[in-house]
Amino acid sequence: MGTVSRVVNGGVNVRESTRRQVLEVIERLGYRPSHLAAALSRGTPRTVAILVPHLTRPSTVVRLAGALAVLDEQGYDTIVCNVDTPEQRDHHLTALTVRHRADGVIIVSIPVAKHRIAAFLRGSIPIVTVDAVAAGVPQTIIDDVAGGRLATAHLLSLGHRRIGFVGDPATRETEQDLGFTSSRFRLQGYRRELTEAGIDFDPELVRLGPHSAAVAADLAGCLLRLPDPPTAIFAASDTQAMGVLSAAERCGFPVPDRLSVVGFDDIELTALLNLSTVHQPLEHSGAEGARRLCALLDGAKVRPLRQQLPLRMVQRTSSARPARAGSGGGRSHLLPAGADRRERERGKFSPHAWRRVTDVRLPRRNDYCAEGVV
Amino acid sequence: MGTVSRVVNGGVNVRESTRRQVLEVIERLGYRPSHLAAALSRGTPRTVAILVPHLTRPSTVVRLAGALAVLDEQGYDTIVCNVDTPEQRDHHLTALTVRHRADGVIIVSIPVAKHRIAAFLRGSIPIVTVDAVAAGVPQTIIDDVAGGRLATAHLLSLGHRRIGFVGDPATRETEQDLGFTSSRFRLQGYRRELTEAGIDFDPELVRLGPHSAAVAADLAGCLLRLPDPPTAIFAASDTQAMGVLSAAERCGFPVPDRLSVVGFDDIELTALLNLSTVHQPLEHSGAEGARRLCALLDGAKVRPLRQQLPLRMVQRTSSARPARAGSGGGRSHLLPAGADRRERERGKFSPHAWRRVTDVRLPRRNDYCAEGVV
DNA sequence: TCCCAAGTTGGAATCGCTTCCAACAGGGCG
DNA sequence: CGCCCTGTTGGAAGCGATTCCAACTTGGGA
Repeated sequence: MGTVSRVVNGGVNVRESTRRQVLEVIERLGYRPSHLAAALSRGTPRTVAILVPHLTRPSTVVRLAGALAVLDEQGYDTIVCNVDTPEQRDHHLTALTVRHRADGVIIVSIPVAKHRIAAFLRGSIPIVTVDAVAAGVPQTIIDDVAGGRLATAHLLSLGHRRIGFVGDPATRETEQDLGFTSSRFRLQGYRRELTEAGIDFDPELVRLGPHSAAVAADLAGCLLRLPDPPTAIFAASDTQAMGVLSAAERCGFPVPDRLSVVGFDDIELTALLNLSTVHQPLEHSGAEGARRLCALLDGAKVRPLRQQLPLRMVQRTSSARPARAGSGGGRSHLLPAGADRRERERGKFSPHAWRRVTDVRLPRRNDYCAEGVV
Repeated sequence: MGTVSRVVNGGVNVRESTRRQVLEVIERLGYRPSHLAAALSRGTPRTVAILVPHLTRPSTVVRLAGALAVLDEQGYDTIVCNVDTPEQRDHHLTALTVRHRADGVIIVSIPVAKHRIAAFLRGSIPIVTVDAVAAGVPQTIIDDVAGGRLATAHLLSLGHRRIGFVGDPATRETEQDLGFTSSRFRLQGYRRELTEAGIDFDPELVRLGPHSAAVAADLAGCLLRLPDPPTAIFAASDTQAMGVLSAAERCGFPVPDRLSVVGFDDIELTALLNLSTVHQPLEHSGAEGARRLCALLDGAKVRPLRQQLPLRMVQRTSSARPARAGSGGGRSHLLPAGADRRERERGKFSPHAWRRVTDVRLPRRNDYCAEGVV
């Protein structure tokens, strides 16, 4: 009935007495308006879908939280689609385009194929991306190359000349992984900065492996056991940087006395760990993506199409001037004493342990080195 | 039209030629079935809402991921409601009961008032909780008291007699916080285990503060500066345990040589940090909650109403036998060397810094000590 | 050749709201 | 006192599927 609808919603043009009556009846009958019917009738579900990769990663969840806060405030319900594999990605992408269930879609960090983007546009489904580029789509991103340079420049300015890199392999879209691009671009920034500083690129100093602290620890371990180990390591993410810290500890490289470490993202833990890192506005990126989608849904124009958020180097105590030879000492610390020996005994951190597990995902040997990667 | 519906869905009893025709027309018209209309007609949105507190906390997001995986597989859309304050909690709880928008609701870790639960039951909205108790509601929980005992027993068995506790304050429901119960119960377990071991409870050794690694570091710092500091600290969560590790480092208490540390939850990072901890099946708890809700939605009975998941002590290298006086040495490590001094200079970790920020949330001084808390 | 059962197909009713519209009640003003 | 305008109310027409049902094919068996 018209009047009921008026009472439940705006409540304009309803006599106070009638209003009270209706409310009373609603209460007595335990009537609950159906969101569905309302949405169907209204023509819009006021629902947004957000596609995130690897939900549990700190950077992802912070972005998600940022987006949720905005969408919530704007009165949207948010359907969260977590994606760990290409199959899941495609499944959700298809579901989202094939059926009309959300007013709009936010895609976080996931590179999406052109034809999929086209499917959204064809269906005129509003869409924005966060931390991912897509032609013709409003996007909120950072400049990963610049970030890589920032970190590298910081280490160079401290006097480091032999700087290692630990990051993700550059997988193609077709492979097992989601094919994130950030690590690749950060590596690019690292290379460029080195080049501009007149330092020869040493492929040996670049180690790539699946995204995890444990793997990163392993890769860093390899670097530190080199005859001429780096005096600094730039990790493509804070998670990986933690792995590097752990490896430094285990290999007896006090941080920052014998090894400087720089991460990327500035997740919450970095402050506690005193990890120098490149700060990117994670939460804000999610919020901005959401805001831009809302604008799109309100029929407003979103511009610039490519919104680039600022980065900045945050220096903490994990990076410092390299020690002059033999000055060593100090303490480096991530793990309780004895972790090294004990873990080794259990074979848990053996240099190649993770490869056993992940070999299938890394078909080409040279994914492990910078050759042909950048 | 009936036939179209048959083609789009099951596709039974449709001649192959017609089917192809319909499909062709669908393609040509760019027709997208409306989830809303279907849901309205069908009578069920096939949508579930999940209420989580402090989404970005590691334990929360892992639970969420576990639930999402199951719901996804079961074909449900999942609306995620993140809750950081009591107002948000009430807002979402009200929205969920007042309007019919989800088939069912999962509540994670949030204590919910009786009348709110009643509202769900009255509206016969299927509901389950994870990591929270609620009378008459299917719940997936752990025994936090037992967990507290497990951790404490572990430390006692190593020979510790002076064991500190760092956890959350026991806020009432009406206060600013969400009033989580886990820390309180873990503290209870700690006290009981001590009592049974014939050790007098020392309120000085219990320090409570808002949930964060930084605060925990501060509280632990107070403990370590005591004339007779504890030889071990049990933290109510891994996040807080990380704070404790950090404090140990800063105060010059090598772990585990001069201080053993035990956490709770077994989040991913603990392995990297070699933190001994009480393992609880986080992801599994979310998955189980989701599974049970699905069962409820299928009209099945869920039992037992209270599903209790197992805990187990995971010993890593942050806990060991207490050193005999003067045997010290070894290294303790969480922070890069020099962090202590440098951070102190910036006042960042000054013992009382956080209180400035959070005082308003902690009206009663004795929330900081165990008196009247358990 | 005819009839009937099984297989197909289109149409109508329904889900529960929003929204537009017509009808109606008052009150102010001519 | 009557008219018009404003404020209020109930009714009807969708929204876009699902689902039941009646009608229509079709093919096999009598």
